[in-house]
Amino acid sequence: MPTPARVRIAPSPTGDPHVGTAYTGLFNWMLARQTGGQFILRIEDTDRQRSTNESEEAILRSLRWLGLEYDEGPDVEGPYGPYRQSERSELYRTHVRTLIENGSAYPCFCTAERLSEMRALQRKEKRDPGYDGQCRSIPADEAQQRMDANEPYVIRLKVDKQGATVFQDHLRGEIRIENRTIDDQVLMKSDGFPTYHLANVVDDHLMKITHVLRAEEWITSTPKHVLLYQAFGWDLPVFCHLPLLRNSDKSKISKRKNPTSLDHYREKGYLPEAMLNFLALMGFSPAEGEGEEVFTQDELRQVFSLDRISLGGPVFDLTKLDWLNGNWIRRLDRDDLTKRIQAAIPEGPATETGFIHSVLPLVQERMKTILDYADLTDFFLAPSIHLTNESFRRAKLPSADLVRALERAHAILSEVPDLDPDRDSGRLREGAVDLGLKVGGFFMALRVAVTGKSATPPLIESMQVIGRDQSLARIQSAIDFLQSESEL
RNA sequence: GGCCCCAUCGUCUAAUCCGGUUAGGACACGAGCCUUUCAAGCUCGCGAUACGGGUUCAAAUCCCGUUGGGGUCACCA
Repeated sequence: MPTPARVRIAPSPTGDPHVGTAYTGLFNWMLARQTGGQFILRIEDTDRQRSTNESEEAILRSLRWLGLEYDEGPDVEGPYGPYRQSERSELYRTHVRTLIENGSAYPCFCTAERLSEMRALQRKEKRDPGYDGQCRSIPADEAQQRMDANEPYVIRLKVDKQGATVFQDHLRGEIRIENRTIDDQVLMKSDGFPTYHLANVVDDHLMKITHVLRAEEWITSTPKHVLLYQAFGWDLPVFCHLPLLRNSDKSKISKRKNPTSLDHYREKGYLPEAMLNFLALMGFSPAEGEGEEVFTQDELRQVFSLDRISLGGPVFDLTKLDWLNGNWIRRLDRDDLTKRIQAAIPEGPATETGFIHSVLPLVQERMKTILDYADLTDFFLAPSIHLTNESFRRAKLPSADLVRALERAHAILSEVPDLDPDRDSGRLREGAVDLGLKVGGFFMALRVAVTGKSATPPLIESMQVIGRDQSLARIQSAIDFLQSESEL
């Protein structure tokens, strides 16, 4: 049995709930559940300008929708709270004090103007960008005076530019970065809130996080985190950087080139099961498997392995999601699918439980998304069918034959008390042969007359739902339509 | 541009760590079967080791280089 992993995701609530959050969340969740550890949600809302409550709520809602249950979080009691960084300011303050006292950090009074001038100069002279360390040399007592005088300042990490910082990435092995390329990172902003780097390290330590599974974009800042762990004298967690989801042009997935909001997928009728399944297949492969790649959340939990993650950045291509979604819809039982349709589609005659139950056998295997239900079923309840000459074209029959076919179908179906697929398809077929018409064309004419479409679920079963009388009325309307058209 | 990461079918990937497979699967695509249409299902097909060196009896696999792609260089995360 593996040792239990305590893992976390740390989204910042600054926009729509992102597929990247779900992706990283899923991998963390799988590791926690598989090892019998804990999965924690921590809200990184230290950016006071951009963080919003709505965004945080949307993240919680999305995780719940996906079924990524967390053991500790802003709305789930836990022993290491609070789980919102904006509520942990005092912790960061005391920890940053420790760093100043042990010489690992220092106050910096440089203004934004000086910093931007410095960067402009560095760019011009083609030097490595980074803080030039001017405020390092301010004596402690002078610094204290200026802080006491309410002069704005930040706290920076004092990076020894000699040597290199080395760490192990679980998937990539040793990663080594020269210290001269590591900036004197701001740890605490002038508003008194910590930056990601400080808050992240302090919280991961305090919350006893064992594995840091996060996106690849964090690799280059990991040395700063390592330096912080060392400055505090803390043990390192396992670092494991996941590949980044990509647009089709291979760039980091973005809103401009892909729908990235989880809300979007929910609203478009995707199932959380399919989304999770799809995300899991991005970079992870369950086994040396054969056959279809459909996995339940529970199966994923069981087969997951940190060692079976591939490193190439996967293109977030929805084609497979569509297939998975259709597949997952087909697996749902009647009542489950009914509930999901009712949750996704505005209430109306088409979403009444009885009606859904009557049409599901006809449309379930044709749905790729929950929203498809509406298009697939609209003709059943339509008060009238809009017909055009064009719609009858696929019957490949001249107008006179169309009328003959429909009149014969009308006569046949008028004789039966109610519809029976086996019996009536035989009778209609005989009718077609009797008229000397191709069976396919005959049925297509009838299909278009009754549904207005050339692609529908099985015809007679559909007419059963519509009702014999209503079906006959539609056939009659079609005959009238064709006759009036031919007179023109 | 500096630094860091990555590189197998159109896409997601297996085989890579511990060299030996006709380089496998899934999705998409094409064909056929089923069939009154569309789906679903079944069968078959198309299709890849970026390039160049090296090591070796043998390289997708190990090493080096090249090329390509990506990330990162904020008082954002």
